[in-house]
Amino acid sequence: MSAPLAADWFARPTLEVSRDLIGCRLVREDAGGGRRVGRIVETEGYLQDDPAFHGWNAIDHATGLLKPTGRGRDLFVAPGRAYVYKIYGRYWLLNVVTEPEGIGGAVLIRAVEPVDGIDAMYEGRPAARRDRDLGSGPGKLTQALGIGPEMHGADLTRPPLYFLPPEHPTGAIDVTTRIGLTRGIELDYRFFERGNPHVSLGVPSDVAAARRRKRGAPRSRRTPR
DNA sequence: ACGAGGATGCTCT
DNA sequence: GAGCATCCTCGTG
Repeated sequence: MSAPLAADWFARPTLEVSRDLIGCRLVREDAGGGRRVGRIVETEGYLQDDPAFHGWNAIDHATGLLKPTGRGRDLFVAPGRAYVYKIYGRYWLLNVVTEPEGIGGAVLIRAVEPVDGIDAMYEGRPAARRDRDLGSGPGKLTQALGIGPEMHGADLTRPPLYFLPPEHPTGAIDVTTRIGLTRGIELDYRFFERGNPHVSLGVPSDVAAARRRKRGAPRSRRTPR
């Protein structure tokens, strides 16, 4: 049996970690001895020099120094910690912090393939009708694995939440722009296992923007930079 | 199958 | 007050 991925493993360039996490397993241990395991099939990298990065606003870009307040500071902590973020007032998203302490970076876990503890995953996700509804999106997998705000800041190199290296060979990995963004939409920072049915159904942001323009729908007034 | 629109509440301006 | 690293439901084909 393998050991959990250690802090050194996460203290690498964010895009390397993002790619290498594909095929790894995310393990959630419950107090009652239960175990839920998802095989990671989709990730996105968020870098310090990246307008979509939540830590972007934590940096004073005139001086390069970290501001004393704000949620984004939690993306500059030691590698292997959790950054858990609430989106649209409803869903929790799991990131693992990357790069050496003091440098910003994180990987968003966007989709997992259910491997073990599937019954418990359904309990967390009443809306799921079939297995592919359990982990095929960043807000879905946190429900399925019981990940919420109490995990923010947790050390993800040990129980109750940690990563294990791949158990089987990983398929081909494709790279695209990220999903659901209005800034940094041109950056190819999304990784997923080709052909895996548990990859999320989201549309890469540059494709979505092109569709909106074609339809003549109102464009975002925000200037990407 | 696919697309449109609503839910919903916190963070930052 | 705007914007958001999303998901679900309900139309239509």
